This record gives sequence, C-alpha cells and structure tokens, in this order.
Amino acid sequence: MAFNKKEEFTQKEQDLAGFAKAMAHPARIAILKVLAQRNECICGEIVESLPLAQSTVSQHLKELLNAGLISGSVDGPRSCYCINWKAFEKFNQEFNFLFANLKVKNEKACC
Amino acid sequence: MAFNKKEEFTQKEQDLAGFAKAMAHPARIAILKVLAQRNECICGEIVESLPLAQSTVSQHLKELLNAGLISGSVDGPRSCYCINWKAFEKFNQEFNFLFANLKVKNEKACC
DNA sequence: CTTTATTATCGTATATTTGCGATATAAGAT
DNA sequence: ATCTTATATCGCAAATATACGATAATAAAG
Repeated sequence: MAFNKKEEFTQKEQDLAGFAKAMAHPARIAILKVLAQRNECICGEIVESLPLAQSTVSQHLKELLNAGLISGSVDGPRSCYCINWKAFEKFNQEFNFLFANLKVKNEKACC
Repeated sequence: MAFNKKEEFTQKEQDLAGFAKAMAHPARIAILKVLAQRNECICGEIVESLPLAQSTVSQHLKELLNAGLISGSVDGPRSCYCINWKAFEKFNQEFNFLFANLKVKNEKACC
C-alpha cells in the first residue's frame, strides 16, 4: 500500500504539483518573501528572520533549489540565493492557463 | 523534535502555503482539471478518470474541500463538486502580489 | 422492506516531510 | 597552522500524507 502513483499523471500535472509543493510550507513562502524584499543576494540573513534552526532553513532552501524556484551560488563559506524568475514566470503562466479554463466554465457551474 | 512550527508564521504565509499544499499533488490538479472541463457538477466521474481507488479520490476531494478550493453539495448517494472560484481568485491575487514584488526586485538581483 | 448504486469514513501500511542537534566543509581572519 | 564564521549534510525522531480494502451510510429503485 501507499505506492507512489504520482508517475501515472501527466508531466504537466506533475510539474504544477511540484511547483505547488515547493510553496506548500509557510517557511518557504517566508524565504521567498525575504529574497524578494532585499534585492541583494543574501545568505544567512534568512536564518535570522525565520523561527527555525539553521539546518532546517538550509533544508528548505535546498527544496526550493531542487524545485527550481530559486538559484544559488555556493561561494565557499557564504552562499547566495536568488529568485529564479524564469521558473516563476513559467508556472505563473500554467496557473493562469488553469485559471482561464476554470473561469470560463465556472459561469455555467451549478454549486 | 519535528514540532509543528507552522503557527509561528504569519496568517498570510500560512494561507498561501495551505493553498499551495492543496494543489501539491498531481491527483488534485487532475481533479481540478476534470471539474474545469465539464461544466456540470460531476460526482464519481472523477474516480473513473483517475488511476486511483475510489476511497483515495474521496480523500483528495476532502482535502480540496477543506482548503476551500472546491465546494460540494452532498446530496445523498451522489454528491456534486464544483470549483470555488472565489477562493481561487483570492489566492491568485496573493500570488500575483508576490510575483509583483519579485519582478521589481529581480532586476537588481545578482545571480 | 430489501436491494442497488454512490460516496464517505475507518483502519492500516508505507512513504514523505519536518525539525533538530551534531558534525563536516570551506574560506577568510588571526 | 589554528580559529572563526557561514553553510551544508547526516542521522534520527516525530508528524503528515498517500493509498488501499473493508465497511458504513444514504437515498433511490424494486
């Protein structure tokens, strides 16, 4: 039981879900907000602004990296993270495409 | 260990993360797509279009309900689910707000 | 009232996520 | 070379999520 059936869905569905998953934790939303507020690439200031241990924040950063939402240059002791704007744009489009579909149909919906 | 620290973030951060979480599974994306394609409120046709057991689909529907992404009228044997367009609009706005922030700052970003 | 069809819920097994402390790593400072 | 600072990774414990079969619940049909 509890087999992983995720591969049985289309690639687009998996991609969208993966993107959503990357944002599916308040800590990661907060990280993105921090990265958005400061326009220079900050490193461990993220840790200070979050109520989490450094190792946990590092883990969340890694997840955002893997999902392609941010990019980071690990320059020795202090690393530098930024929003990967391209990925955001791409997924925003896919979201809006879904939204568009929903909007049209919704007008005829019953509940 | 592994305490739930989610409450330590702002309500907006939690809401956005909750919305994302609801979409963080390809099955739930697929369900939303089905609901979008057919403009009448369908019930168990969702089950047929997914590679999952009925109970599993029901669970996913419940999650979408709890997150407020869909609304359902449980009319006896056959229930009826629809997109909750308002919630989508709300979160789309919050997303776009985040996007806007990112876009402005990103032009000065370094990596 | 009994049967049938549809959906929800329960119990359970497994997988994944979250979180921390401890430890490793890497480069600059002393 | 050693110390300091910043980050990443490992190992583990607890919490959540995923999935199914079995079972309950509900209302219409017979």
